Amino acid sequence: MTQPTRTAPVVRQAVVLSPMQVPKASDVLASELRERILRGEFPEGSALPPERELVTQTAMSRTTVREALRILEVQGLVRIKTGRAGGAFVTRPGQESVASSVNLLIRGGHLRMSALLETREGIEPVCARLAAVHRDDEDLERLEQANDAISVDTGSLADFLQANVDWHIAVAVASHNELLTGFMLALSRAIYAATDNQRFIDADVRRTAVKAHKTITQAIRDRDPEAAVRRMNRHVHGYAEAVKAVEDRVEIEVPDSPPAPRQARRRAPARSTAARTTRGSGGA
Amino acid sequence: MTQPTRTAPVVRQAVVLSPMQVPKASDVLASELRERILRGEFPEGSALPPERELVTQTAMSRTTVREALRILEVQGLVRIKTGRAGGAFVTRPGQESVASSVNLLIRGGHLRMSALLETREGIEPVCARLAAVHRDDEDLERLEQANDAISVDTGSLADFLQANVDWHIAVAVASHNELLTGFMLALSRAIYAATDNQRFIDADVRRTAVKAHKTITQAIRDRDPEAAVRRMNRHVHGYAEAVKAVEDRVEIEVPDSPPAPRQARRRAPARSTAARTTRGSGGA
DNA sequence: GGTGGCCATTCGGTCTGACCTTTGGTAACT
DNA sequence: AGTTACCAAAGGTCAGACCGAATGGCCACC
Repeated sequence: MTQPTRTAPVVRQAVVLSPMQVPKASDVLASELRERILRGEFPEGSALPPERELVTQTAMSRTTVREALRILEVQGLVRIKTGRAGGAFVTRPGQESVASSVNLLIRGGHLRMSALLETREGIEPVCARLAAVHRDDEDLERLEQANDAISVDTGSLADFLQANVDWHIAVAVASHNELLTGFMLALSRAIYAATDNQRFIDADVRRTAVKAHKTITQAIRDRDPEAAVRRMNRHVHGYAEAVKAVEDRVEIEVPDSPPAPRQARRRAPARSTAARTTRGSGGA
Repeated sequence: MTQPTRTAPVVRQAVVLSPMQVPKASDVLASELRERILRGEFPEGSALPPERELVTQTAMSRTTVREALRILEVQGLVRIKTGRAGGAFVTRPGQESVASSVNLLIRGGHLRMSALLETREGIEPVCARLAAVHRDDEDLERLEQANDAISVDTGSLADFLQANVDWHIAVAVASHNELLTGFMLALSRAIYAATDNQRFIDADVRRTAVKAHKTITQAIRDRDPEAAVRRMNRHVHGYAEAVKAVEDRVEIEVPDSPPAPRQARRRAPARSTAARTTRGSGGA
């Protein structure tokens, strides 16, 4: 029995309530639209109702509606065009959106270079295997074209690295697996960005890379998955080892400079991968 | 010489200008803030200036500022809290953001189940290898706990699948590689969601899975990468084969229905993974 | 001496209504 | 027939107001 005293200590029934969250209006609308889009209710390329129309339909303010559309845009579900006949056009989220989020994870997480390389060592052989299985003639052409570009001895370091990335991405594309492609896209770019100032890329390294690429391409052409895996494994592993060796040396040379200049240099090559993150059309 | 006729045809100097894009104000601000955050200018957990302050600093309208903050929120770079001491707090984009974008790619891209399985077949062995190398005692405990949960014969199908996913995710976590973990997170959930109504999961299948998990866990415990890879490979491959066999049968049973119901099946289980995509806290 | 109630303050969230810019179409003009 | 000018539709931006939620301080009441 509870104590029969006056002002009995209130026996609080432990009403277990989880924190509870009140979703924002724009989130609600965004979720609703997202579900409908994913459900295929709007065919790809079709336009959502104009903002002002959504306002009347949803009884929300234009601010809210716009915010919702903005969310969907960032998630890569719609592309917004201005002008007459503009509006929010449904679009399939592609590799780019995966790539950009992986990119954020890499850059924001302060991931060690070794983690990147380790991941690539794991994934790229898989890409090579699938490429050997699924490749078509177009893929082959891309591979050869990229490797031709690498072979040019006269190119600058940036050119070499770019062509190198292109080849690796071509392998991923040849796998005909969008998930892996998106992943490799971000990974390659990140490794590229982190490597561009390493001096260890000399003519010798280039030749080795070109040769490795050739044999891997050949395996892919021959539809020989096992060979592709094996060779890619060796190639990527060798690269990782080389980088690791240099990293150790560099770690000692460069004390610790303030972060700012490191960033400034990074956007040098061509398109800054970061600014274009929410917009469409990347580079593959 | 140009023709000296009256009303001489104006020789338009071909001023070659590339298309040029006018970025939106909010995008500019978002990019600026994003770069600063990624550069580590704001330590994690610290708060950005309040909206109204940003308004005065940037000479933009509050609408614009809010849109920019919203973009960063969707990208997982800040978390916005309401109330007095509220504001935009810097946060590291984690696996969740990768998982959610992969999730969108999967659901929006109408990926075939086979592509998912193929990807998993490729990646999960890699996770197993890394797990065998990097695991710590905590990881082991998670693995065993998850597999214990699976072993309970009395559990419902949903329970089994959930515990199954938990185990697989535990392997990814044990790899101590955030990239792979995020990737597998999305992948596992997607496969889970696509599998939940398959009838081929009987007691026999369960026992097989539990046994496989046990041997793999053992390899990880023993820090034996090769064994881990081999066993995981077999396990995942077997699973894929089983699913494929069932899929083929199902494919025949269900003639070819319009895309809508096929999607509807996918969202059956419990929490709709999509609605929670922008908010925090998933399920791992 | 806490406990609870009650502001005031400082945030983000939403709404309103206006105006600007871009873009496509179309009619007038040469 | 080709240009040009203009209009309409749609997104982009802005200013200002008000609402609601969290916090911190203060004070009365057990």
